[in-house]
Amino acid sequence: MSQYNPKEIEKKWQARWEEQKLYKTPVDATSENKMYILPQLPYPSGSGLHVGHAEVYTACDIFARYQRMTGKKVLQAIGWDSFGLPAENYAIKTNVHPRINTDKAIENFRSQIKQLGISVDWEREVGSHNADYYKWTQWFFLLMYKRGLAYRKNQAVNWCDSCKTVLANAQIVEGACERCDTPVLQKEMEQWYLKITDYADRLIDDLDKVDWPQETITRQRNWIGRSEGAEVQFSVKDTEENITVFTTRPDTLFGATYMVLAPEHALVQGLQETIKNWDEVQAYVHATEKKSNLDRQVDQEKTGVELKGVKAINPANGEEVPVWIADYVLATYGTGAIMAVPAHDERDFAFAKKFGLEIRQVVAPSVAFTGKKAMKDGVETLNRRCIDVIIENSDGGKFLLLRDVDGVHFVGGGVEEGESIEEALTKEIKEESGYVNYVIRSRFIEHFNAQGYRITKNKNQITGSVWFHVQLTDEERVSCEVDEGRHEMYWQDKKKVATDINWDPHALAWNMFVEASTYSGEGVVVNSEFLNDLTTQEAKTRMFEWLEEKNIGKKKTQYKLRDWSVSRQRFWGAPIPVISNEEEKNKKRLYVCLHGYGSGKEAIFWPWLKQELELQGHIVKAFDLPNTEKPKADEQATFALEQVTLDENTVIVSQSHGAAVALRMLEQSGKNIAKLCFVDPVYVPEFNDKKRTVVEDSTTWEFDTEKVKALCSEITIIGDNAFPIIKKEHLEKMATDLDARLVYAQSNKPHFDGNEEQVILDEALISGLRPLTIQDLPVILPDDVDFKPTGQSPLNYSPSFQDGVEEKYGKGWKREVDTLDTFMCSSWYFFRYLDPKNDEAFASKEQLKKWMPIDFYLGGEEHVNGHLLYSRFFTKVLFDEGLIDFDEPFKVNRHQGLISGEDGRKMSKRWGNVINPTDVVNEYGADTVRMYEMFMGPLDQAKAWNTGGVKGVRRFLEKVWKLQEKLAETGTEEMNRILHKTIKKVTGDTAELQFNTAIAAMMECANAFTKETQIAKDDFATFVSILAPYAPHMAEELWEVLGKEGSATLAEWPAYDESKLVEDTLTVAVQVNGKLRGTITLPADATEAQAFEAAHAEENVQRFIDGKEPKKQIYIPGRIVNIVV
RNA sequence: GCCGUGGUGGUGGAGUUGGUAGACACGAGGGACUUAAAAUCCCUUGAGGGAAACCUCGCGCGGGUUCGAGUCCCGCCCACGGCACCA
Repeated sequence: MSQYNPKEIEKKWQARWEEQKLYKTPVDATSENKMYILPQLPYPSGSGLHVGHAEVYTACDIFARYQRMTGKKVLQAIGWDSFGLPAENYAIKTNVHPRINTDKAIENFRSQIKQLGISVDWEREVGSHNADYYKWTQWFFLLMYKRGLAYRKNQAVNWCDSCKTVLANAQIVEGACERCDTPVLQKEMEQWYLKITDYADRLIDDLDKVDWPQETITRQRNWIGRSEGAEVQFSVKDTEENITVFTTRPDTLFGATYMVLAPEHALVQGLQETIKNWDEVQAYVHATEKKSNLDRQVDQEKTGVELKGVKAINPANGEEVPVWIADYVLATYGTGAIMAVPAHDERDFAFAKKFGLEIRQVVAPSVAFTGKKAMKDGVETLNRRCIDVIIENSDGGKFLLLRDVDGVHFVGGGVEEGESIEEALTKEIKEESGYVNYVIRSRFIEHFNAQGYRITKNKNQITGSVWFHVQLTDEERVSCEVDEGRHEMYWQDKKKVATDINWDPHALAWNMFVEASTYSGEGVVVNSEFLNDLTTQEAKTRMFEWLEEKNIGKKKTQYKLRDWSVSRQRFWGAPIPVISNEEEKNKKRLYVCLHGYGSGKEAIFWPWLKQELELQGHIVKAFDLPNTEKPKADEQATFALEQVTLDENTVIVSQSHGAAVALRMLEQSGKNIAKLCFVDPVYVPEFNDKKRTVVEDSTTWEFDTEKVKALCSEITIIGDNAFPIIKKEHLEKMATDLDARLVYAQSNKPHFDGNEEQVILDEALISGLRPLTIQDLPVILPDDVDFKPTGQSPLNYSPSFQDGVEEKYGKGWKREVDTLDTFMCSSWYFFRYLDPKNDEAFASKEQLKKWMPIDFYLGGEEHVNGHLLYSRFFTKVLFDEGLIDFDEPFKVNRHQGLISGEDGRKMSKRWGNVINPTDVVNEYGADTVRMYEMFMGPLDQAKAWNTGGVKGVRRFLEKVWKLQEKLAETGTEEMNRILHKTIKKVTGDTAELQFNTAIAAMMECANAFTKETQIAKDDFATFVSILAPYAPHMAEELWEVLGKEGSATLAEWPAYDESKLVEDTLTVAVQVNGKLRGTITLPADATEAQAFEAAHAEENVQRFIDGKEPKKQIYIPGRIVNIVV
């Protein structure tokens, strides 16, 4: 036997694996036997692989190798997130093209990963900076555009002045740029966005479908931040203006005593004439603009200015309320305005207190006997600084303490099923104190009822403690002592307190009232006219009805999630595949308006749209179509063509059945037009509505879509995603037939029957933007670029980038010069692994069907609200487009824990504590590094590097290596038993990703082997098999030594024999009164009686039984005997 | 502030549906081999007491349930992570 020489054997086996393409993805994989294992996409940084990378790849690799051995067909691949800022910044510094350094870094990463013995299918390697990859990143952008999910918008964005680029919300850490720590500024810019907010609900709801760490799910939910409430309109006195607010507490509308607008709110400028203190207001607005996001977050002191002369009307009670502006109201959330209910919202309360505004209580906390949660919310919140109370008892002057400050004593209140509160309370008090006092108790309840507090109960399922509070100041705080059933209170200085000190019902009532003003929990509504006496929940429902009746509000769901800004003014990314033309955008057009069934040119949004378009200088032709109650599309089209002459400058806007008319107009006229905009079109006459027969009759419902497409290249369909009568699938079909952009929007009134439907105006206008087609892809990132950041995209300065664009697309057309956020590249890479060379699609349907969804994804927790969310979004869009048949990409997702340096600090050059895995591999071998990283602790836990630990693992491997010397034909029975125990443990732990304990079990087994004089070859081979996923190189070498065929890493995973695990004798612990007093050895099949007999025979046990008669004896087979005397 | 996670020897960490707390490893101490060191091997290693058998105390703190609690329940403390004026 030679020395264990990892360097040599690792090299040998890695070369052999590569040569034999051992880990190439099996072609006979099916959706039943496949196993798609995905380590997160690395950013190939110049500093090379670090231990965190090694952790991810090793963990995935062990799992992948284990799965292969159990017969799964494994796909494991790797790729590079190779676009991005660090490479570009480095390029700027060194003046070397980022591609050169990126390729170098990848080269380095690849060899480091290979050195670790990671079993990936290298034929599937992808890099997001390669044109054959980013072609499809661009295609995804076009898909988003086509589905109305990519749009340009001018708005305040997060700007990093050091990186000279826009950042997504997820790229901001504590108000600063995640890359360079520069404070993030707000800057008004036109940017591309992806409408991820359209998917907010599904992104939340579908989290139920996945096996992810619970905290990850929660974090993503919170990030999306769905809250359900209402939009309520307040009118502004003496003006036509309204202020719409969003609130989750419509039940507190009667308590809205003032309003607050965000300083940026448009109405502030709109009310300039009315505002009497304009200078002061303007000064505040400017001061807010200057404040960075960070300041706004850190400085929680409330500031604001009243809009003097402006009063709003609270629609609930008709009262005039003042209107303020304050920066605690965010322009970007909800409507940028709030109704302030200081009595029941902490922020409003703080503001009202500071500026002396009225606080009106409209919710009385229920004193509810409904468990600790309700108690906590309801009562404890009221009295943060209080001690707990005290009910007087009937003897006069004595107290029953329910709980005191020091937790010395408390009475729990519990009501059994079928028991009344009275009975329960009686029982509790009796049990706890011996005192029963009906008088006091009923007085207590009466008292609270009189104060408007309601004692409620919940279907007799009442549990939890009952506490009542008296408010004291800090100085008055007392400590309480319980003395032999007599309850007395002392001040802190131990002076006895007069027994009746705080038990003044009026004092209690007063305290409760004052504190109730910040109460934000559930309760009973008071001071609110028609809502009085309803519970918070009931009042919400009632208020929704009321708002709808009065037409001043409606239910509304709000999200914290914002649309995803994807354009970057940087070089090293995928160019946005869009061309634009300013001239086209600004041209004056002829708009032809086509109304739907039973409608007319004066109905719904038409007059408003006409006015808005004319304001912008366009000509609008709107007319009533004939026979509108029994419309025939052909007839109406003929009529329409008599009213207008179509030309290349025409835009047709239609609603509902007007779509059919518009299509017929094109068919009949054969004229080219500029744009078609269909609003909730009727394209297929199948829907459940009374109009059905009418519409069915109206036309043949067959359209020459090819002709239409040829005549009009810009077609937009606007669908109402909440209107059930026009089916989504039909809109999708129409979009496919016409190659149209399909935009889903929330209309003001179903079917866009509202007045001001902004989305229609937006979509009807010619944007001057044109997405490229797939044939035009990829838009190649040019090389002739000066990448110095200027705040303008470097592509602006490329001499070649715009070459041939006008020739190809016409005069005035220019490429977009921004590039895509690299998160777009990494949002779909796991699809590309399936079919990396495909030039027809991002991946073939067949491969997608076979491999997706991903069975195991391991990646960093820091990506929860970025990459993980974006990838889910991409997947859902693909699903909606009908390209895939699943809508969650990552079935199982886990996170690796951070590895810190030996000193416990984060690994960093600054601390000089960086461990380079390659150095460790060179010194100890890859198998040692792999096993040590897994042995450190649970995969998902943070842990610190420890060189001693590395040595320990190396010792273990040496020990295993030396076992070769003891190989023989047979070994001991006992050894075989230990082996099977180990197989069982390692199998379970590996499958559950508990690699640390699996390794510990193998160590135990190896230690046992070491003590033997000879080891059965078969036993050792089995041991090598279970070691193979962890230390594949050594396993291969030993496999060879054993004379085994094939690769150890593809051998069959050993099964354990349950019957071999059974020991002949059991060691059972014996307790006397719950304390361990000895152990006994019993035959495996010992009866209870035998166990007791053996236990009693034990000398030390006898000592503690001390001749007494056992009251009770318990035997848990194989575990424990407990004798109670 | 809100949400989440966790708290076990000198250290990293094990602990099954509640059933012998501290597996495995590091470190430390002692010993063997060696001229010596490294490496390797053996023994000890939660604290306190005891010559020993054993005993007492021990899983952040205080209570509770149970024959029995690191594990379940109630109340608190601390640490870390996330979000942060989201109406």
